[in-house]
Order: sequence, then C-alpha cells, then structure tokens
Amino acid sequence: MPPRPQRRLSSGERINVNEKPGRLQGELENRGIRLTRQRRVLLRVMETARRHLDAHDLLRRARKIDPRVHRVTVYRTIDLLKRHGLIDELDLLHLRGDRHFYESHAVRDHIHIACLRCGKVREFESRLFERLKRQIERDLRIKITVTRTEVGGYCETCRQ
Amino acid sequence: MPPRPQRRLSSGERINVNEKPGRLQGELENRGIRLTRQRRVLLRVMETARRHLDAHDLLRRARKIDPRVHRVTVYRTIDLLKRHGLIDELDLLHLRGDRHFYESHAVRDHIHIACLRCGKVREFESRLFERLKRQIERDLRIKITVTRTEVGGYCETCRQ
DNA sequence: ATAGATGCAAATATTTTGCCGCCAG
DNA sequence: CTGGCGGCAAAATATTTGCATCTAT
Repeated sequence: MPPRPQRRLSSGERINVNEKPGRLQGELENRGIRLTRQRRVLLRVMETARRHLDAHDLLRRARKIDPRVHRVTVYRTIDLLKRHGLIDELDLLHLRGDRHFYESHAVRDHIHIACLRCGKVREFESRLFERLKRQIERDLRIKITVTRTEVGGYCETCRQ
Repeated sequence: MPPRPQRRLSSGERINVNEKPGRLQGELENRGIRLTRQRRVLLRVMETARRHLDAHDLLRRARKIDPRVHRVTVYRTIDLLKRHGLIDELDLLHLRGDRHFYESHAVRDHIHIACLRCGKVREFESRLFERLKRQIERDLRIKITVTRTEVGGYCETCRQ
C-alpha cells in the first residue's frame, strides 16, 4: 500500500490555508475591541504571513507598512490575540533561539515538524492526532482547549 | 465501555518511572565525559526529581546539597545533557512564564497535559501517539529524533 | 601535565511594567 | 468626551559569553 500523504506544506508555502484575509480583524470587531491604526497593521501582517513570525519579525514588517508601530505594541497585540484564542504560540523546539512564533489559530490543529539540520518547518494534519486528543479527553477527563505538538528530526535531503 | 486509562501521573508522583538512579551519570561516564563535583550533584538532582524543574529549581536544589554550584554551571550542564540527547526540554505551554523545564529522556515518549487553571501537569503515554509518529515519518519521509507535545485544557476539578 | 570545567562579571535576548499623553468610537 | 490604547524609558526575566583560574583524569 502506498503512503497516503496528509496535507503538507513546504516552508515556502502559505501557512494557514484556512485563513481568510481580514479574519482576525473581523473577529476583533465582532467582539467590540477597538481597532487602532497599529492593530490594523499588525493584523494584516499576521494574516498575510507565509511563514511563522516572531515578535521581532512582526515589528519589522509592521514598520515597513507604517513606521509608527512600537515594539511594546507588538507584544501587547500578541497578548490580546492570545487571550482571545485567535493565535497560537510556538517555540519550534527552540531551533532558532528562545523566541516565540505566532500563527493565526487554524480551524484544524496541526503538528509542526522541523528538520534539526536545515531548519525547514512543515505542518501536518492527521486524523490520528484528532483521535489522540479525544483519547486524552476521555482518559484524563479534561476538556482540551489548546495543543502544541512539535516534532524534530532529519528530513530526507539532510540524511543524504 | 468504561474508559481504558493509560499510565497517568498526578503532579505529586515520580516523573520518569523508567529512570534508574545513576543513569545520567553512567551515560556520561560511558562517553568519557569528565565528571566534576558540580556535575555529580546536578545529575543526582535531576535523577531524583519528582516534578519538572527549571534552571532556577536545579540551582536551588543543587546548592542545598553543595553550595559550590554556580548558576552558569547549571546552564552549561543542561546544555551538555541536551547535546547528548539525555534530557528533554519542555515549556509546559508557558503556564509559569518563559522558562524551560527539563526531564531525563524517557524510554517512551509521553505527552504533557496541563490544566490551564490549576496548573497541574500530567503525563500520558499512548499507542496512538506512537502510530502518529510512524505516520509522520512515513508520509513526510523524516527520521524523528525528538518530540514535544503539550496539551492544555481544563481538568475535571476545575470545571466544577 | 593539561584539556576541559568552573566562577565571576558583564553582556545579550526577550518580554513586561509604570506612567502619561493620545485617539477611536 | 473619555476609557482604553500606544509611546517611552526602564525594569524584569532568562540565558549566554569572555576570561582567568582551577581540577579530573
């Protein structure tokens, strides 16, 4: 039986294919949260990112659009979005230092798989993972609200 | 059908039941790595820990045994053990800040499940998780060497 | 004896806080 | 108009580095 591939993303592809432009902004509007100039810029950066960004990346990209964004505002906006469950926080196994990376919360959970040599990060969805979560909820009697799965290894290219 | 519980650990129980006392020290000896006074103390602390410790905890416990252990030596020893794949690094979803927690690398991978309200961390082993890893290896053609799965939610007690 | 480890001070990296003036609704 | 928001400076937290000295083998 040939391998049955799940949805995959190479590092250059768009992350969060479920993301619609303007989703984050819409979610905040629905909740009656004030949309400032700075927040609009940051939300746009997050919504259009094609890779995982950390606070520093977010600041740099936001400032390219509008230099009137402050580093502290980046952290406060990240915090806002985390509190509302609109973004997920990743560490990517600290491959690139101790910073955090962010991505708009996807409709379906996915696993992050990083090559420890070349650093490429891929995403992976799996029914088995969904089953695993249900097993945990049942056996440990817990209501799961967030998951973070990061897997490291050596990709085919790097094993040559 | 009643729930079929996997191995579980309440937060007070011994983590890493697979751990034998002296295992870390033995591994370093086998590799011809110099065993200093400070390292012996730190290894003993890790081997006997019953919960996940961060760098600060390790320093405090090591100093109780022998005050001649420096904070920097803790970080350098953690780094040594990580490089040799003898310990795993966790973040526990940053429930308690941005520090890292360490545990001796278990024979079998396990998942960390944290209650977002009371902070209790449990561990969970599962065949489904083993199957999931094999699926990833096959579909993404990667050789997995490290995994970190952290799940957050609300435990039964906290949902009352 | 000596390669490698430690201690110390200082640097670096990342994120958070207090306070005050500003602006979205 | 006004309560939440952003800018600024400074603090807090976590970890790393350079260098002189010490020590396990």
